[in-house]
Amino acid sequence: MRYSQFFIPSLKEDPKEAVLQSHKLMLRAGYIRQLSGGIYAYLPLGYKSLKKLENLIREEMNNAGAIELSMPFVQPLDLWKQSGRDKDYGKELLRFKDRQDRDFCLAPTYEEVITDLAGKNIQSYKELPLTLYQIHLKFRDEMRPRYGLMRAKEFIMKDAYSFDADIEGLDESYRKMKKAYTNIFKRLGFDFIFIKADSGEIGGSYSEELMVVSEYGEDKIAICNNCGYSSSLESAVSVGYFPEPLKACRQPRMTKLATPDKKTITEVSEYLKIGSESFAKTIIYETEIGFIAAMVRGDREINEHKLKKIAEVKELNLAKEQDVEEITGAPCGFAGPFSLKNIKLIIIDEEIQAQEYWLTGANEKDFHMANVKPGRDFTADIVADIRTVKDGDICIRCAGRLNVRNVIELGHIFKLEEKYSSVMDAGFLDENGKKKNFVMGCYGIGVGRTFQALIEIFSDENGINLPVSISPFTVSVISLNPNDENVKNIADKIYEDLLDSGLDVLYDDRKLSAGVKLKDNDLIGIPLKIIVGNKTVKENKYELAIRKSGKKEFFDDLESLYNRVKKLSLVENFIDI
RNA sequence: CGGGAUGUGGCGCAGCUGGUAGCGCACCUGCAUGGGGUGCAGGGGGUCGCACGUUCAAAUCGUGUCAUCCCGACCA
Repeated sequence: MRYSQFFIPSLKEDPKEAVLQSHKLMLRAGYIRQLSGGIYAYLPLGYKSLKKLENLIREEMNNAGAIELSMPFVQPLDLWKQSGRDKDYGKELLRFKDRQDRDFCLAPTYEEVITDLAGKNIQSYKELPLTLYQIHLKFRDEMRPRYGLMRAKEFIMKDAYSFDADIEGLDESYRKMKKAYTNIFKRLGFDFIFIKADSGEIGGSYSEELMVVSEYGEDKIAICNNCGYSSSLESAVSVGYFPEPLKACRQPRMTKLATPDKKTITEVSEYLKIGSESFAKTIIYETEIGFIAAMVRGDREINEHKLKKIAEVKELNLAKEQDVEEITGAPCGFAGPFSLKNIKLIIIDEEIQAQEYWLTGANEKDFHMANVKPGRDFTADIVADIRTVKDGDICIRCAGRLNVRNVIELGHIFKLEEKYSSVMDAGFLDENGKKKNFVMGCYGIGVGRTFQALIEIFSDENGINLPVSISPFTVSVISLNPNDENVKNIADKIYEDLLDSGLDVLYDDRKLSAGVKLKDNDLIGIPLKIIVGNKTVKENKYELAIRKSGKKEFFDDLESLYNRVKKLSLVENFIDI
């Protein structure tokens, strides 16, 4: 492809709407353009690269025995009423009517359609097991699309669905898919980890999320540096630890301390010169059963996920400032666990119960209370683990240290069992001629998100830097002096030869200054550059520049140049370069 | 949906104590140049997001609205 005839609208400056490096680069390199919030066009260069990613995924899915199909993006709402998920999905499900006034929606996912399809077209156990997959659009009307393709409303996903006759079959299908995922993400060069997860909206008995550590990830996990224990931060547990209570605090009754205008734990801690782990913070929440109070140590955060479960509530929101004032008798920042009005439950963390004397708010403006003792000065209704694991906590399994890391969820695999097949009455006849429901699994990869995550990882200050397996082109031939007859002839020949040998080659034949072309080729993520200029003619040496290492190699003849390029074009990620 | 910010040529921005719009880049023409966003000369392009209002006069002030982005509650 000649650059001059292709369409690569690159940008010199960072677009202001992007904050992630990968998002900025995709816009600057002319990979994507936003049409509306969370809705993107894939421009030729980005599309080309995206297709390579899809094909890599496709290869591994096919290897695992999955069969590709394509399902409708527009779906009748009736199907969603059958499964009951039209309600569960709420506003994320974009609904509309056709001209006959029938209800439709844009597919946020495909369990309903595939279950319906399988139910109507599979009769016998002899046709099982079967795993079907597709790679295409989904639409979720996200409340807050952001970070480019990371959280878009319209996005590309690979989803696979397995159908088995029994649980053992499902386990085997699941294992195969997990293996395929492992292959895919290894080939892409990701450092990833599977985490057990809540199944959420999709439901089912067991599920794992495929996570990639990234500073920009929206989720957090805790990983043990010793035994490999890993968990989403929501459900991670750690061993509590209990610093010796301050001697000054071992008093027979509570003591009021003046803390003028010091509201936050940090402020009070600095003012009193006492570490935040000696504080217990009292947080008031509003729930459907009324107000509740929760306490964790001052240097900890409450885990609202755990708290919800313990309190057996669905709604859990921080109480409004004026409610806090009514309940505690003081403005926010001075709450303590005693003499609270209108509180249905007091739930305290194990760490609070395990130690004797705490510093808390005094329920009075500008005062805190020392020597607050659980059981004496207040009584908890429930003592439980409601704290969020933090970096450096002790592993519950092995006494190693837990690291808290940001991660991006790129894949999610589920054992659905009969969740959909039973409600949608989708099944087959077994060996005894008896009707049974399919035992199903479902397996997703956020393709767009994976694509952007790759760019997040494979980029530097000069731009995108993708491995050959997914870069839009394998190699570019850059003619630095396109007006020079000799240079032009050599560049033309190299381009034609490489094209003939089946390589995906971009020929930068534009009549622009050398700097612009070199910068552009770096920006748009071409891993190999063959640079042809006056020097090539003069010195009679051919130059190959490797984007990743920045190294330059020189060749005396075209044949050895071509061989080197061909060899490098087979290196899937950059490990060997 | 709550809180915050921003909307001015294609992109990034200035102008915002009201007086009829400017800079850099990009673009077009010509000449030179051509090994890391090259130089000189000339040129085109904007009803200042939209609506209503205040005013002799609005990019500038007020109200409303829409869009985009950030922070929070959901998810691949």
